[in-house]
Amino acid sequence: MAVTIRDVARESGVHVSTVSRTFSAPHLVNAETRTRVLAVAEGLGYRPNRAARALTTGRTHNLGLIVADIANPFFPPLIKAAQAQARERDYHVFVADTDEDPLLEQELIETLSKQVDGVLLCSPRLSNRVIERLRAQVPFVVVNRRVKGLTTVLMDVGQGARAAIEHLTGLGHRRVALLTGPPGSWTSEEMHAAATSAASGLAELVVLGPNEPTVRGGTAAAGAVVASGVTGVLCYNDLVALGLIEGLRDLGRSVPDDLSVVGVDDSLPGRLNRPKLSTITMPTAAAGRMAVDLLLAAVGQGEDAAPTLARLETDLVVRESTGPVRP
Amino acid sequence: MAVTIRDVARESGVHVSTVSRTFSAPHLVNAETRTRVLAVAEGLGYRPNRAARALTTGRTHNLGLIVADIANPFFPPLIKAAQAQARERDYHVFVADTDEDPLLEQELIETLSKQVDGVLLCSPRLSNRVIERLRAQVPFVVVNRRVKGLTTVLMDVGQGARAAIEHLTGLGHRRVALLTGPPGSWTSEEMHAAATSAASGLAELVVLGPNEPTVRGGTAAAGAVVASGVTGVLCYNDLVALGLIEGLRDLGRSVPDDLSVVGVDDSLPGRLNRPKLSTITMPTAAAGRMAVDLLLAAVGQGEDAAPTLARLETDLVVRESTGPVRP
DNA sequence: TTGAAAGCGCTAACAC
DNA sequence: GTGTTAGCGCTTTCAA
Repeated sequence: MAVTIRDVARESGVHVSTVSRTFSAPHLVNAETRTRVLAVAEGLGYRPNRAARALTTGRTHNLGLIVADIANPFFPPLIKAAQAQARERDYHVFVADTDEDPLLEQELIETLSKQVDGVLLCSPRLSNRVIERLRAQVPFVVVNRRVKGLTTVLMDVGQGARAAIEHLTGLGHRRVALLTGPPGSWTSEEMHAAATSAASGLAELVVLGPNEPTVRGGTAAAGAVVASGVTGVLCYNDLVALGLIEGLRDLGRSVPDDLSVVGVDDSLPGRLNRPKLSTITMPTAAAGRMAVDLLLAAVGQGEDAAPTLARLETDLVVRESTGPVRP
Repeated sequence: MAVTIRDVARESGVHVSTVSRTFSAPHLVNAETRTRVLAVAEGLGYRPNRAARALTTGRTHNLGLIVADIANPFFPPLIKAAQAQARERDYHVFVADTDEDPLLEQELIETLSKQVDGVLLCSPRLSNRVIERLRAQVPFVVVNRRVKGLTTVLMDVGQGARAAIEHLTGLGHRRVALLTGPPGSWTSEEMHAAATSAASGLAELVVLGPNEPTVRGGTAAAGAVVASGVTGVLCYNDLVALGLIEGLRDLGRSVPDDLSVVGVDDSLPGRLNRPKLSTITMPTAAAGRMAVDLLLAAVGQGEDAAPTLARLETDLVVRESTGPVRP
């Protein structure tokens, strides 16, 4: 068996409660005793059992992080940042992938809820109704989704989408397509609304979707894009954009000569691609850090904390996949 | 406070132990009682507290997964697979990123050890000596590193490296470089050994490194590669290869016309790159699943389980970044 | 400043 | 088949 508080107590000739205090309320214990206890603990290799501690304190010092797809390059930087920030605050994080499945997402939240102080829901696929019911079990912070009454971190794609449409119309494009994402995606809806209003009067907007948020989804959409006769395309994310460019190439269309393509995420594959992908930057790392801090703040204050809404800016990065419309 | 076993017991008119059995040993309880208890539990929204259960059973049903860098595209597929496999076995997983820092890695293992039944160490940066000491605290399975007496999952990169060198020499390359990875990387050493033996007699092998395992590391190495006068390069991973190709382009060298470049990982950026990257496939998802299964097997058997060594095959995928040497 | 005792949610002998 | 009891490792009153 591992070394417990009791071993330390016996070895250092004090009561267990004194050992406990040495770790959780050091100022309440005599300096001499404290150093002795600490020395013994060190010698024995004692490490407090956080799960046992959680049983009495009600604080697990764990967080849950639920994402739709770990392998989607959008998430790893967010996971990395969240996890680093959590560790900074002395928290560990469970990471779970829902495979884009709402039922699994719910099951995960429920089994995790007792083991964590809060859950970070990233681009959830669950309905708002279910989320609102579940929040009674465990505090949430939601990333990339607007849920009434819940603390939320939003990356304002609308901003970037508007800039993208303006960029395209500025280059002379008069017929532009929007490749939407999965149904229920807040990001997709935001892009739709922003693109519609930005295009209004300047260009015709053709909405194509829903599309699988993957390279394959983009490749699959190439035919429809060509058929629609647009010269510019704003895609749900970089993967879709990259897939589309590939699909267009197979159809004999070149980017940016024949069509201009814009993605969303500023992911590594997009930066490395030829042509380098023009894209909308998403502050994923900042969102991860902020989500953790908001979640921890909510945990600290208990349920009656006022929900916060953090809006992070996004922006258009023009690279090589967009150019002037051909005469 | 959340609903506990006691609430369910009171509500259904049985003792807590009966409720406990209903969940952990259903066959020991009368069918009628069981259904009643289950119904009450359902109605109350009762969920067993796994942490509390762990206190008595000694099984947390949690696993730790420690990687050097979540954002490195090599890891997400492994994390995703491991996590999915764990869930299949009713386990949750803590994911932690060490930022390539051995000290942090050790600290993470130690703080996590009490909360998990085992730890998956992926491409650890810790010295074997430290790992061997730590294993007393918690069962390990190591991925991509050979540690004596520890269960290990290896992706046999030597195999792929040999194939890569043969491929290059077959194309007429007589001077080939190996861009090594971080010091202490087992993968890097394996590649070195395999490349050396495969090149022997057929080509001269120039070893350049260590290199940062990132795009930047590859770009930074471009000058040295050109200076070395090689015509073919095997890189530590895809990111380095991609960075190198970019760096070479800046130096006026084109791939595969002037130089052939091979990566390792078969990552998404490599597949999307132009030229498509020739690379060594790493069965990361399979490794993740297998590591979880081996770890759980070890956990089940206790400390006296014989260490296993799983070797997964790797292979060369020839795409567009390699070609015949120029006359 | 320290000790004693109760209890967090649950399981596991053991008894009935 | 079910209840009783003790206890997992730790914190937290309450006394001393």
